[in-house]
Amino acid sequence: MSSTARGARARARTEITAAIKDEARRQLADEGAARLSLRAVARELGMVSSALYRYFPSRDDLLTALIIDAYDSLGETAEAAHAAAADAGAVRRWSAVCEAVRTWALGHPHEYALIYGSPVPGYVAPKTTVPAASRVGLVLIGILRDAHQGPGLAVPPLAPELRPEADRMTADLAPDLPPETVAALVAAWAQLYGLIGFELFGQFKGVVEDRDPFFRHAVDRLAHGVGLGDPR
Amino acid sequence: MSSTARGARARARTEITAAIKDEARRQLADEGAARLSLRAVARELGMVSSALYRYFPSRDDLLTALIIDAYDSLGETAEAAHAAAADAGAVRRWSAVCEAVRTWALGHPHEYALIYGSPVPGYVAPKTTVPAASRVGLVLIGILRDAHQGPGLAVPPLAPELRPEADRMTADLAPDLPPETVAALVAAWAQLYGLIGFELFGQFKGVVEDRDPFFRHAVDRLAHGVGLGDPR
DNA sequence: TCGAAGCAAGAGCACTGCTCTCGTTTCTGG
DNA sequence: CCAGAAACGAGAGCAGTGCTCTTGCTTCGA
Repeated sequence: MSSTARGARARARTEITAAIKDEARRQLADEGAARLSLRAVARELGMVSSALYRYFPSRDDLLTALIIDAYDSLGETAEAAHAAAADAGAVRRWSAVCEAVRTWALGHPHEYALIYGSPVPGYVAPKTTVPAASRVGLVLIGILRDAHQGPGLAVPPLAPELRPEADRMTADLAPDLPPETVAALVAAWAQLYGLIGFELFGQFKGVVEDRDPFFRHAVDRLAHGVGLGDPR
Repeated sequence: MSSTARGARARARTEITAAIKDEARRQLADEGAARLSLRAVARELGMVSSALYRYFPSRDDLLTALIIDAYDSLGETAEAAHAAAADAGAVRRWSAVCEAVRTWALGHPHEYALIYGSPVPGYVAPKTTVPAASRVGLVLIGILRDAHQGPGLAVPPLAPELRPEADRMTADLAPDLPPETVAALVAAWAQLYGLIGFELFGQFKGVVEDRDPFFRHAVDRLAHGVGLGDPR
């Protein structure tokens, strides 16, 4: 069935659903997730709060929808940055993606906090979020894959005790890459978000002032850590 | 003035203040910061909610107190781990501190989320938290200082564009260390919390299963990144 | 066309943080 | 020692929250 030209009711439903998410995202950007209020969203949209429950069965479900959208928005940003740097070398592409993630985070702090900050109360992310959440990681894997097929990938060391888990991760994530690389990548992936989170959540206040070059340098070191970059 | 044997009223005040924080910490561990309710705390303590405002002028102030306590608890843990490994080499001490931080985080997930997760609504951490928040970092700096005074510290590379900021950070944090080392340390510090945060907040679910060796290895690589460890 | 399903509205419940008032207890300075 | 000041606990109350239930109206599909 086509997505346009369904019944008027169905069309209204998708429109209103989108309007709710838009308004919720606005309030999210203004006040943060904790202050997002269903009633306020409904009020702003000129409807009564109970009507909103026709579209989202609970506040958590609205948040889940926003989470998925945020993952997708971030993933799309990362993919676009990668595509824009498609002709550059692996390190440049790595840096471009990392910086795109950071820029997105700085521009959407509350959405970033929603997906990479502390999880909400008793909330557990449903499986639905997994594909959207994987997009940035897949881009990074792709960069390493390209480098591996070409000549440019050094193989980082790997602690023997990590070998079994590294093999497991490799089978799951990128069977064509060396386990050493996959283990290093997963760590770098988490570390990237450590850097961004510290900047975003104020941990660098009074410590790192000129953050652009700091981040660029850290990301460059991260690239070396996964085996990218000119062998010095 | 001695801390005991003040007036009965003052003693009661500190006792009740502590009881409030204890009960709040309990609810924090059960439900998370978002669900911490002043009324529920008061109820559990057999007092009326308004009475609680004699001790903490607002919910945010209660949270601030818990945040400082959490920083102190974590810092103390890190310091103890460092002291317990005092005789070991720099890498071992580095690992011991990092693993102590991780273990504390896994044992106090909600308190960890409180201090290193997304900040609460419009909340900005008052300056009061700074000393407590610095304790882990100071321990790590101390390890590098020791290694630097001995023979065991390699100097990591530094991007030229980061030189001014690295000099500034060095003057602030550890004037006796090379700027290259300080810059690498600050990055490693943030990256450590990326690793812990990803594990704690569920980002590793379905990706990293056997997390102890993964973390050990990542922390070991981090140590190398700041110049510690046997030159291979 | 007619019953079913979707929908908006309103009232209401139990809860929240926070304020204000009021009577009581404790402390403190003259 | 004792009067005024300060601290305190209790209670009522306000404005707000997420969520439920009922009541009519509209749209849809067989």
